[in-house]
Amino acid sequence: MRSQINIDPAATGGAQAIRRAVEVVRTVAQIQRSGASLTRVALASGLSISTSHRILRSLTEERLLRYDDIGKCYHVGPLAFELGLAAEGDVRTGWRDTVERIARETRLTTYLMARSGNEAVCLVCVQGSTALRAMPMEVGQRLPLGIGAGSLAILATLDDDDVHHVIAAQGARRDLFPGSSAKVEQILKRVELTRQRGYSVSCGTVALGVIGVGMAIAPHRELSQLAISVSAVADSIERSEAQAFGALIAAAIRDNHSARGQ
Amino acid sequence: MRSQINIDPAATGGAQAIRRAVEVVRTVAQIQRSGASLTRVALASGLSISTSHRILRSLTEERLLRYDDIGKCYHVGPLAFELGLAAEGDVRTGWRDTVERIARETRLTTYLMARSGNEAVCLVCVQGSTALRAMPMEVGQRLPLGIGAGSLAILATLDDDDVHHVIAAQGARRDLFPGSSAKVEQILKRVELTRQRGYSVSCGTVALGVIGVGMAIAPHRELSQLAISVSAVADSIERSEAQAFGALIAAAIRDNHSARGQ
DNA sequence: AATATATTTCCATATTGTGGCAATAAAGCC
DNA sequence: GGCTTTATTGCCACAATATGGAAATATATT
Repeated sequence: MRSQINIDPAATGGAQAIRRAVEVVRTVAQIQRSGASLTRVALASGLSISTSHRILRSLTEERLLRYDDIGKCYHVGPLAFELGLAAEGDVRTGWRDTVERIARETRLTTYLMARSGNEAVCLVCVQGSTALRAMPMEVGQRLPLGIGAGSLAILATLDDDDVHHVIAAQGARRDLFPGSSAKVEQILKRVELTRQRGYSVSCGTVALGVIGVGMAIAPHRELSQLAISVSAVADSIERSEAQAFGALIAAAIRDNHSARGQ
Repeated sequence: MRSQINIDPAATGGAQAIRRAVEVVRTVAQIQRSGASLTRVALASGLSISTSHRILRSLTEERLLRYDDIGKCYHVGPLAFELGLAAEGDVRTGWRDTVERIARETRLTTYLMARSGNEAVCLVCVQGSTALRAMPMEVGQRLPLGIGAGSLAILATLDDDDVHHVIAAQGARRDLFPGSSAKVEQILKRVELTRQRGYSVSCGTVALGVIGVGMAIAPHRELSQLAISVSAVADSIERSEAQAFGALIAAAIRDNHSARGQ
């Protein structure tokens, strides 16, 4: 019945189809910006075409996904929006001001990212004021942990065991990203660099020609694992500026903590 | 293997488990306010205890639900919030002002409701300014179509065939609501009354001692089926006031349409 | 302490989900 | 326009997965 490999067949606890369905929804949230076609979803989620199709179809009928007939691709649907309203615990309010301040001071697009399993989600996006703006992500978009500046900053806060677990569990999840920069060794090297420097740098890993600088937020009041990052057009900034951005983000995070925490 | 009835066994299209999982999430969103324990979820969704438990567990591990150890009940989880961010198409902005205006003028808690399959979702809630406030719902909460004023108003806009389909498909969905007021005949009678009057009245169907008056919004610019309703403590208002509230809501909706539509 | 109620674990069973293959449809490309 | 390529949908035999009953355990109530 099944010829493809499954990391841990017994770990689904008699709910394989449900796990897969959730995986498919997450995948769509991840790649919908660049077009979540059946084939791409199947590729990214590691499921067969048939299985992906059946799951996509049922989820669309349940309105958890929406199908764009013209573009032939799937999007996160209205039921997801509605269920989102029913979930409490919005961490964004406490950090929106800080993100806006960083966007103002750096003039760059600034993001608040949160860990979500083996992925990072974009919670807030504030545009900068430069003429050329790098907008590699959208609110709600998901990235594999390690891809992108904020996402990488969060990954680097985990201990080595967790890092390896996360990367292993991502499977084919990173294959749709630019270049070969999403290979395991590359990620591990970048994690190491991030720890040494205290801030993360990501160049062309989410979108080509875009550079990002990120920094994790040490868990303080909230339980979520968060990070803030800025994005710029790669040509437009000097390599040496990265450190300054890192320092600026760190200062803003410190201020937020001391303002609320006490 | 299965002894319980299933309305339409073939309609799942080889995705029974997924349909059930989505149903379980919706159910939790519906009853989480009054405590979504395993037993209650099983009851409302019409699934066996074992199946409910397995689905609830896997969804919790996937973070689509969250389990409250102390209260022993399930809530809509953080992944739902995150996925909600990825779904575009927020209809709320166009109606928030109108809802606020109605809340100000009536001094009552005012809701914007939207149809979602066989249910209605609360999109916006604005508190009134009375000393005793009826707050029968929360944002994101789901009700079976026909239960509650806004929900009933939407149901009454459907043609008779659809009304019967919706009610039939709700299954045990209405059983957890107060009294025997959720019986099929009762609903049909109220639908008829709503059509005659042009506005809906719901008394003690969502929460005991609470009365609601609602009116559907004729689809205009948006594709969603919407309604606006107000809620009051039943003792605090005269029976005759309902009509006035209906007229007031109708006027506000008209103003919104003419302001944006044109 | 005793009872009632709710939750979790276990397991044999067949229903359900699976994925290969083929048919069909749509989009590029000469 | 015909031809190639790519993407989507339908079909079906098979067994792995999901199912629900029942028993065991935990928790609340009297």
